[in-house]
Amino acid sequence: MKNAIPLHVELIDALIPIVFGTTAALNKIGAENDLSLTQLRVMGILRDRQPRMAELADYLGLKKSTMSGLIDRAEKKGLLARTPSLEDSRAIEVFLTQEGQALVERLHLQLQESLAPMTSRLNPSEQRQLRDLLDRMHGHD
Amino acid sequence: MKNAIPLHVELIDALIPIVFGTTAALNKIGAENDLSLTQLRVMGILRDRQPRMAELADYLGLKKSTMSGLIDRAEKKGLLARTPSLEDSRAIEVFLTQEGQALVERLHLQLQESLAPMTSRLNPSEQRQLRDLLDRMHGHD
DNA sequence: TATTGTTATACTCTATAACTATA
DNA sequence: TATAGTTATAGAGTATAACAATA
Repeated sequence: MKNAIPLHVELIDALIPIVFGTTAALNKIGAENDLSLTQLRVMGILRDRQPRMAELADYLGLKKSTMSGLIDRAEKKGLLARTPSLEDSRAIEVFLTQEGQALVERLHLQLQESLAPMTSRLNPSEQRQLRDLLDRMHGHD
Repeated sequence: MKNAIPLHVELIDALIPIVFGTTAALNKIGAENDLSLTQLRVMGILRDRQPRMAELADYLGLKKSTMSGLIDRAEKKGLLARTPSLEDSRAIEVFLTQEGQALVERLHLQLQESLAPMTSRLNPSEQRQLRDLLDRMHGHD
């Protein structure tokens, strides 16, 4: 008797543990730095951008009111700041402070170290293959 | 000049969007069924197991008190139930009700449909490759 | 009128601490 | 004494609804 599980389901079953494992690593790094997973993502987005509140909310799939709270708390910690938009007086732009920039670089290194036990199970050739397959699946055509 | 980004960092950069994309899909499915991501995971675990509260908490990386709340709310919805362990009078086992079993099957199908736009970007041969690489990276030796 | 952002409110998730019952 | 689970409490994340200011 042949395998009864469809291939795309096998793929999902292989993907899910990686997703939860990576999320756990991110949560751990967040916890070590007193940041939630969402705030970690905000820091990552602000690394090379200065978006408006509404843009941030859209990108993260959150409501504007939720963003206000998230940014309030990160601002109180001195990691980022608000500045009014020059183009639209209603809009507010968010950007990293120096302290925030320094932190986000450290977070990036921590993530690499944290995932190393996983990524290093593959040799360079396999890592290239996996990177390419993930890129293709993500669909940037 | 050669590429300055190390291979394992490129791999991580390819992995992160997949992780967040998959998590977003899971959150959406949860929201459509009035379940949080954590409760979705609980349902998945209970699909073929009847663990104790402490086992669930350990597996999910949560405190026992957090589990009590999660299980309380899911129990109120009729999705799962508690039963005392026969081996240890202190312990409580958790299992899906019929309604919970029916729901978890529907959730599984929803996940496949929800991720299909992503997985179907790869042909069967690539899907097999990706599944194998993910399995190897997850490290089940 | 529509959009940008904030505030008020309510619920869920999570951890810590204190507790009861059993091993 | 140690472990299993619950309860009380508090802080963070999230959504909805109502609001002020600007486009």
